[in-house]
Amino acid sequence: MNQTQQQLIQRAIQIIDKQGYQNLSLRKLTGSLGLTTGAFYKHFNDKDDLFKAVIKDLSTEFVEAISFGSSYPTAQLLQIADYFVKEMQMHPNKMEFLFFNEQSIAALKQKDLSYPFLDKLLQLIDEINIHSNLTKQDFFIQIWSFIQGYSFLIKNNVTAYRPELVNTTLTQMLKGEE
Amino acid sequence: MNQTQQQLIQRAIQIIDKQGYQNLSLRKLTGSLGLTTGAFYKHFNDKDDLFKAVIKDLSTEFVEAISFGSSYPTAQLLQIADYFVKEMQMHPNKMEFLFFNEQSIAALKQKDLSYPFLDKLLQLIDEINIHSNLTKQDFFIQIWSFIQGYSFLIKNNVTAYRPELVNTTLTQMLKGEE
DNA sequence: TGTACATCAGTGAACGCGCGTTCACTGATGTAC
DNA sequence: TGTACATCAGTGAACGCGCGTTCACTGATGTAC
Repeated sequence: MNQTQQQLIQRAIQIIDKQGYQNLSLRKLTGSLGLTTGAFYKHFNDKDDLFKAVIKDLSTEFVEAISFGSSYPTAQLLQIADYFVKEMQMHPNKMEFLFFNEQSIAALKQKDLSYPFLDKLLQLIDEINIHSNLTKQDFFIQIWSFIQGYSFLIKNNVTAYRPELVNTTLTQMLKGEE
Repeated sequence: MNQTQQQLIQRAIQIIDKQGYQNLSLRKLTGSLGLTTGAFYKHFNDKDDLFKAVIKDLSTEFVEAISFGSSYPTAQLLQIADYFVKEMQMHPNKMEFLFFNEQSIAALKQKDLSYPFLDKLLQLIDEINIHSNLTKQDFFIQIWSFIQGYSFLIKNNVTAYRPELVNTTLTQMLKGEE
């Protein structure tokens, strides 16, 4: 992993964040580093190869940036949700690329990549005493569905971020009891 | 609204459903009807114009296809959610275009279009006696977030559709009480 | 110290492709007299 | 009934564009003797 390769990845992340991954062309990417497109292929097999490297970097960065102010799993769960929504607000393009684009979802399913974030979420849920009569798996899906859906609405400006709503919802889910 | 125009819209819907809206080109569309691209511009100003017409048709079709077996608002809410998730499973490309693509979201926000489906959902929520201490608006966001997020996971095969989970979750939300 | 050679990141021009859009033209149909 | 004209959906070729990818070549650097 040499310097140019790292620069390409980091610059790709910048462009994705500012302009969206759909607007990342190899000419734009290499040009902004003073290179030609030919040079790109000395470092990556193809564009898809770059995308995989970007996803890997981003997903690691993402989970490492979450700061936990508490060690209680339920409190950590709320912090994760809060962080996710805030990132979606501040970096919609980056987050869309990482969590909503087809390529990254495909990579996730084929286990080409794992998302430390989802691993962390799963692990937290495993530590939590659930009062609902759902299985851990169902509970994970329930939580993850809401966080994804809510942050999607935030990203699209359908509603403004109201931390209390997330808090209330997750608390309801934790309490459970149909 | 002449016949060719209608055919273009209907064929566009077919192609979107089978191949995704990203793969709809004017050549493919007109060619499949035995027309040339020039003819397209006799009926629409541009591609965006067609997309708006498609969204309008689709969103109307969508809400009209929901069959309500009950007149109780809470039961209807469950039926809507069930229908939404099932459609997402059966017609992921169509649903992605209608609810998740940037163009349709932008149109929604600018009030160029309204979605009868969301209107219906809002209206239902208005009729429901909420036991949670959320406002109707918050409750709507809560429900809609979960439905969207859950169906997104279904679409991406992260999990299989389990109606009980949707049922349980919505019931929890209806009950509320933090 | 000098020479011959290997390595390899980067060049720059070209490739073929599909895209949305334009436009002068065609030819069928309808209308006026 | 026949003629002149208007209308307009559709043709088909071309436009310019940006894209991912390829490839023969360059030129700096390092290595062997």
